[in-house]
Amino acid sequence: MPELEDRLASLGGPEAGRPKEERAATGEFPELPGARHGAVVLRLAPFPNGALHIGHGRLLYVNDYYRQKYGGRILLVFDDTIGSEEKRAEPEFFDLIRGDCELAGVRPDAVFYKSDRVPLFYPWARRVIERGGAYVCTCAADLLRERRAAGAACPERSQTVEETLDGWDRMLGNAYGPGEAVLRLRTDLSDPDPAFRDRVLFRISHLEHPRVGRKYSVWPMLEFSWAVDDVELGVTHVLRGKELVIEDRMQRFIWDLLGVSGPPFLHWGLLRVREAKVAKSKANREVRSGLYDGWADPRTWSLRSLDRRGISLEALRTFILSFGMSLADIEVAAETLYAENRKRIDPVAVRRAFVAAPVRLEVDGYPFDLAEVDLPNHPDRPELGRRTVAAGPAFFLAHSDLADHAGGEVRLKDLVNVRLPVEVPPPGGVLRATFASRENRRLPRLQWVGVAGAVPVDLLGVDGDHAPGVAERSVRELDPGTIVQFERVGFARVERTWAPGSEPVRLAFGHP
RNA sequence: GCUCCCGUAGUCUAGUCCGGUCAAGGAUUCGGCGCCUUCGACGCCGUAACGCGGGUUCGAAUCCCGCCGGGAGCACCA
Repeated sequence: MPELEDRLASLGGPEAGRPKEERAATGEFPELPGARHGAVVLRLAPFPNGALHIGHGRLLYVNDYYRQKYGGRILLVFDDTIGSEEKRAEPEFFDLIRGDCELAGVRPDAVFYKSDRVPLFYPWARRVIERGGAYVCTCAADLLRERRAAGAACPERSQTVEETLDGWDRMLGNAYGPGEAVLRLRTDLSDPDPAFRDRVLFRISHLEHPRVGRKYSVWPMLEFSWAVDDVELGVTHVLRGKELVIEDRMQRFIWDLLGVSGPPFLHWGLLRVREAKVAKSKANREVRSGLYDGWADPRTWSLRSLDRRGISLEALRTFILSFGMSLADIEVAAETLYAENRKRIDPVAVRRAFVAAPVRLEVDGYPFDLAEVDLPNHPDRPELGRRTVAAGPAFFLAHSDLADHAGGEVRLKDLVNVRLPVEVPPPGGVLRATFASRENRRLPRLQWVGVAGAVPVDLLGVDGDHAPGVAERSVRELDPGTIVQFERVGFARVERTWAPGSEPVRLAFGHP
């Protein structure tokens, strides 16, 4: 492999251009060590087994922040090695993830697939072996694990370079089945960190890969593939979550062994959104089973589900960048994201009336001249226009509103005051109330929808529930994708999949 | 258990490297008041924090030591 030898030589020694011990400052966003404007190359490396969610948002936006800051490039590198029986790459996610990046406004400058690059890793492995840095181990997985924990060597650890090369060739020559042999890095069995002792570099798998089928049976582990690709692809800085710190050590160990230099690493801490129970495997299962409404189901907390709910991904960007590069593990309430989104959509979302779980309210003595009323589309923005809505004498009101105020006097918002009876029927029932007065008094204000103009609405909730309700007629004229505010309920977005004019009008709830 | 990381108000964050201008700033939440005919917006007001204990120093959120607490890794996953 003389070519590789030359390439390695040209890449410089371990100290060449390697910055001092880098560490994410607790400050906002530290300078990237050694970065030159226009010469920064970053990478996103998702595994294609699900849609991108809020956690990936940090990956996208932090990398994009630095791309903009330094005029750099972002590579999207699908980390689609063979995975495992439980964690497999799946074909539909390649395009889906690219779409998610677009949606998030983080367009990669180039796209690569690890599965195209497998043959590239083999000569590097051979070089590591020749330097005495690895050995072929045929221990069973659990035995290997036990010995690692105990700091005990397996008999094969002492094999010579020639023996290892021979074993490696037999691995490549399909002499072993899955689980029968691995190539292990020779680190130090007394390393204080048990996780770092002789980690596996390559293993054998006969699983079918969605892109390359069964073309390869010897697959690299993540750390080795990145030790190669961060160099081969010219990545200048690796920004990733701190759960991957041990991979830094692995990569550096391999680079030092081969006498090449690689990029510095920067990390951020764990980010949890309290309401988002991010269980990708569960989401995967429920999407597949049909329980979830695809990858835009609100319960997945995927980027596309946020978009569906009318949560601007620019609001998500601001939200995520507000955490800086802190290494602290944080848990934040979704409300903080909602507050950020509200700033953006409140000024532009038109107001509409919606009533969930409606009860029909007939008002005795209702004034004849108030069959319809004219209302502004936005209380503070007259330029957004007005609309006319049908009013009484028959209305729909939310069952919960009526129950809260049974027996009292209330004001139908923007309309008149009525006196409610003590007994409230369940949703779908009918109730008689009496007209009280017209003047605007300080009474509890209830939202209403005039029966004459009511259209049925299906409102998708954050828990995936479908709340049936009614809304004023003008919601039927909304374009798919429009974000509205249902007064006293919250913001919602007209589903893009809704066929205009059809009933019920379908929307997805965003947040209060 | 071992390794690494992190501890500033309910939550997130600025400040910590290079000690004084920090009787600790911002955002969000919560409470109150005002206002627009929304539980939404806006305005005003308010509650609320340097994990604990030692040390160094004229002076410590900031430096040192020891505890305590939280998280992650310890896969032939990524």
